[in-house]
Amino acid sequence: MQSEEEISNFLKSIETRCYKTTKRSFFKGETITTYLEKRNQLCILLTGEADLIRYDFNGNKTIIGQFSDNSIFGEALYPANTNNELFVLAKTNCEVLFFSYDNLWVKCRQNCSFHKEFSEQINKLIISQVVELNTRIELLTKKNIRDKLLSYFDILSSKKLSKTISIRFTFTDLADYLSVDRSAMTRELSHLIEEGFIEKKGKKIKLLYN
Amino acid sequence: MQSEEEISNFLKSIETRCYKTTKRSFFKGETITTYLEKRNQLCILLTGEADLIRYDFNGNKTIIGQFSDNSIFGEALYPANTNNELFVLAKTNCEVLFFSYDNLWVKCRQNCSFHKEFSEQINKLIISQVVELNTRIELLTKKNIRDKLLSYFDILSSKKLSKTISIRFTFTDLADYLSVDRSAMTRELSHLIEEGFIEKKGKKIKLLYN
DNA sequence: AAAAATCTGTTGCTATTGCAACAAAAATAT
DNA sequence: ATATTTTTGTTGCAATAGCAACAGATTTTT
Repeated sequence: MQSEEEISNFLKSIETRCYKTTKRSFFKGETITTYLEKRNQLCILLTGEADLIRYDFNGNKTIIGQFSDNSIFGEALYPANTNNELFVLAKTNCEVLFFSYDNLWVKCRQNCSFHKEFSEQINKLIISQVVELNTRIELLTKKNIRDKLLSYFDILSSKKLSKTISIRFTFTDLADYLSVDRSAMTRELSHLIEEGFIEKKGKKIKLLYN
Repeated sequence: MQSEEEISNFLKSIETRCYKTTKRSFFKGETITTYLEKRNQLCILLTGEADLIRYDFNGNKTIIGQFSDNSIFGEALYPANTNNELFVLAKTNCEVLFFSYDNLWVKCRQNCSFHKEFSEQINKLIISQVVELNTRIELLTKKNIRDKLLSYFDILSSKKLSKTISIRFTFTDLADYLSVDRSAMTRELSHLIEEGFIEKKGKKIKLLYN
């Protein structure tokens, strides 16, 4: 596979060609899209960060997905949902590429190489997305906050090949990602420190076990 | 998109061609594959049912994925994992198609139509898988067992366009899928019945609200 | 540089959930 | 048809996690 950067550059170079794609910019706080009767929509986040937010029937707000560079999202990747309102909110200024799921399978008349490359890149992004979703499910299925945290740290640690890791997002966001109460998570972090499992300085964490 | 059945028939018709694929049968209880240094492996479950099982460092067993007809799985879709042992176990007799992730992107010399169709079908399966994973995350991020159950019922109900639904798998498996303790889930089901939200007869459930 | 907003850490209280153990029912194997 | 295994329902108890509220730190905006 090519590097993240190559994919990124390719995607950024896209203008309207045989595919009908639309590139749009959003300011922090704007709604990028809602998941409501756009069953064919796919989006790629070219730059910036965005959250997928759910308001359920009780009015509770939950962040159920967090997107950054080259994340692919959109209603086409979501179950048709009745009772929840889902929308994607720009957490920072964002650039987003929109296109239709159907386009992926339609061959352009010229069968041009651009067309082929585009769909190949999309497929790679989707596979990365599957890996990302499976990662999260791994974490969400841990039984308690401690195991969720330790597993999360392990993943970062093995990616970085180092026992010292740094949390990319805020602890508030981490709690959302792991789907636990923030204060309960902070409490558990304190316990892990007390019991000598980790050291913590701001967003830097050092793993002290095996 | 074609019907599930057409995809299914196409996949079953596959023999070794320009793609190197291998079809194998497994008996109930056999290990189909382990997620350990087979970073390129992809598998499609042609028939039968299988579970993705994790043993974590404490020796706890968790079912983290459940596969049925046309599910796609394999280490290529998984984060490289250090501390957990993952393997796929046949829950019933199974037929499985194995192939390599790399093959997906390599064009065969003839650029044959079979090759194209195959990779297109795989992509569709992967997208269904994304939808499936997102569904599960939706449920896993609900804060309590009650909401998990009700949301799960809602999904089934809106798929079937009916207030009477039937649970496909056992309640034991459902508890695994929702990542909650089985007895706690049964307790919550009893409460839902008492409070008049649902009626339950075996695996048939009738939703009594709005 | 000051003001506003967001994030972090803490803690008491309480509801929820997990665990363990068991018996009855149902499904599966012999 | 009988035996064995798996699933289901129940319950008491203990551990865990959620909630609410607040103060201090940090970041962002003006």
